[in-house]
Amino acid sequence: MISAYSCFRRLLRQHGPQDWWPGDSAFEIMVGAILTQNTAWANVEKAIANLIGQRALEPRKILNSRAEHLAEWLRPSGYFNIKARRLKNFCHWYLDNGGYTALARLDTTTLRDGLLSVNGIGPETADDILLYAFERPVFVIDAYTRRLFSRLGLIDPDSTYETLRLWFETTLTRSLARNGNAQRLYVYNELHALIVIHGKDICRPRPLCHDCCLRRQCAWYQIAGLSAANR
DNA sequence: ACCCAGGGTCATA
DNA sequence: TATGACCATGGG
Repeated sequence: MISAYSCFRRLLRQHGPQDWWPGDSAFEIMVGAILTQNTAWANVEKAIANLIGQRALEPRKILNSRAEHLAEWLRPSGYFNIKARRLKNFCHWYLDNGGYTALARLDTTTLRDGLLSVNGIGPETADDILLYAFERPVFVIDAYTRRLFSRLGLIDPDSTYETLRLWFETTLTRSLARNGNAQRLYVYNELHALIVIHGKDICRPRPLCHDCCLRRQCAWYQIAGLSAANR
């Protein structure tokens, strides 16, 4: 049985570091994490470009902008009315808690609970923000991760988010020679990026490829760099 | 025309 | 706790 960490090494060897998350600032990363909920990234880029064009990619500007205007700028990313509200909720919390510098001083658990207290930020969005904007060693569980690793026979796809997150964090950490913050951060960062970027075309949600990974025929094996020789 | 995308909330049982 | 409805644009 292949391990999660060997999947990581093979993906990394084949594709190289992904240098995630796309964005020029921590705040842009956080905004992107909210806008990309159940949405293709290409659409998010258009919405972010609109925000930049409106010079509104700042928490105060977002809070001060009218809901109808904000929603209009977010239109390309879908769910624009809901996301306008979610962005405002987030910015409200963000400024109320002193902005990035103050938040960065909090321990990871406290910061995570704070993010989860915002209506519109669930576990995956919170962990995206923790990992890529605050550089905390938290592993992100998304739909690709569930699909791919369950088809590799490593996890039960019906497990709760927390169960999977803790399982990945534990098993990946155990595979590291040195359990340093930097190592975990690097592995969590790159593995999630590799899964999202290269997990797209390999196992469709349904109905194709229903356990084809287990039969060693899925493109996941090719993408992961698994040849017949190293199975 | 259909499927799906870097989810989350809320009402209901 | 566990489903289902709902949110909505855009590319394949």
